[in-house]
Amino acid sequence: MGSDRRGGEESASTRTAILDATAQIMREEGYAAVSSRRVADRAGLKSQLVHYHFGTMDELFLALYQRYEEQYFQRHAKALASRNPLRALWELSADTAGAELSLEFIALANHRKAIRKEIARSTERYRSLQVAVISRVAEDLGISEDDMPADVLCFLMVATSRALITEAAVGVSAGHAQMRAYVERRLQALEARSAPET
Amino acid sequence: MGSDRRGGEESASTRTAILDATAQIMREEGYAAVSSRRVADRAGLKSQLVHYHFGTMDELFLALYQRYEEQYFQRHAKALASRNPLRALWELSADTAGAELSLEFIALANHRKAIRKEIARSTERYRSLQVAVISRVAEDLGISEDDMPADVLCFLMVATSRALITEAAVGVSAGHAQMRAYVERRLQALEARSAPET
DNA sequence: GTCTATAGGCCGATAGAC
DNA sequence: GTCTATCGGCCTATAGAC
Repeated sequence: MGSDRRGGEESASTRTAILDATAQIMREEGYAAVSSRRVADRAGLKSQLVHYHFGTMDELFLALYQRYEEQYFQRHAKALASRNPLRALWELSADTAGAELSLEFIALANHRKAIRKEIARSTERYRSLQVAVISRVAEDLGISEDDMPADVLCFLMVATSRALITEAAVGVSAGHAQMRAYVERRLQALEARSAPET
Repeated sequence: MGSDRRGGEESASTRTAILDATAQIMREEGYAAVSSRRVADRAGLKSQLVHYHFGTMDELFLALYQRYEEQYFQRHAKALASRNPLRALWELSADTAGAELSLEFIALANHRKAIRKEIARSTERYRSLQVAVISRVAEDLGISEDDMPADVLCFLMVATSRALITEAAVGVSAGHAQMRAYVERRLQALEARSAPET
């Protein structure tokens, strides 16, 4: 890819190494631990290269977010297109490994204006895709829009998975097993209703 | 109060000023923006006083958390003891102003070992108090333990309010009004069942 | 595209005078 | 209990050689 903001040549692999190192540090120690020096150290480079390739740290974070989001968008689209989008969505958002980075971005967005806009925009985009699909399958599954609107169900699922991951990260586990079991029971009940003869 | 870890005399008011300044910065700019110099500036003191009174920054955070928790414990106990604990718990945890600091502490706990233990401990303590009360009122309200266990309902409420606040902080509002309306509807339905003749 | 050098700043924490 | 002075460290970012 020759789409680098500056130069072309052999920069793609360096850029990738820098982004990889940034993601790694964010996951392991949080966004606050990301500095041009630490990133460069982990990538085996000089810290100035980080600035050469990405400019400010905010731009680095944004570039990482965009790369992350491209990958996530594929997984998300696949989940929504699957035979059982409700379960796929749950499993996608309840996947601890993938969600840690996402949570760091949210924390980052909380205090970096430049990041906030981007995160808010894409979060709302995902939400509306999710609600559209849930809305469609809810009809088939006999979930009444009056009792449980699609956007409410969507929000509940996202909120629940996020809370499970956040709490697990700080070492809280009370009620987690019960919560996961409950979701599982509900998903199975819907599946039984959806395909009783398979 | 002469319960300061170091010295007594006139230190209580200085300690309070330092804790107030710390809380203010955390709320406005996040825990990462807290430094002994910034805290001291805002309190009109020298940064060295922060270390004199609290030692390390981790100890400062812990002291603030303990003070915060003492206040919160009172409000929480009052909510659980009220005539309608479910609604009171919802209103307490959905109160944006109060919860911002709490979210900062969770973010902080995510990457500071010393804080993590304390947060985890008190989070689980609150959770178990909540579940006990919900368990009790659920019976009266006709919520079946099989359909919706108390710890699941508790988790759902906490997760939902936390997600609403987190998302609002980064500027996401999609589905929020519907979510709040849904909770309101459910609470009212339960209240109607609980006190039909009042 | 990568290097060295460096400016300029904020940080935690301690020592010692008063 | 509060002050001044200060050490040593890590940070972002830029300038200029190669």
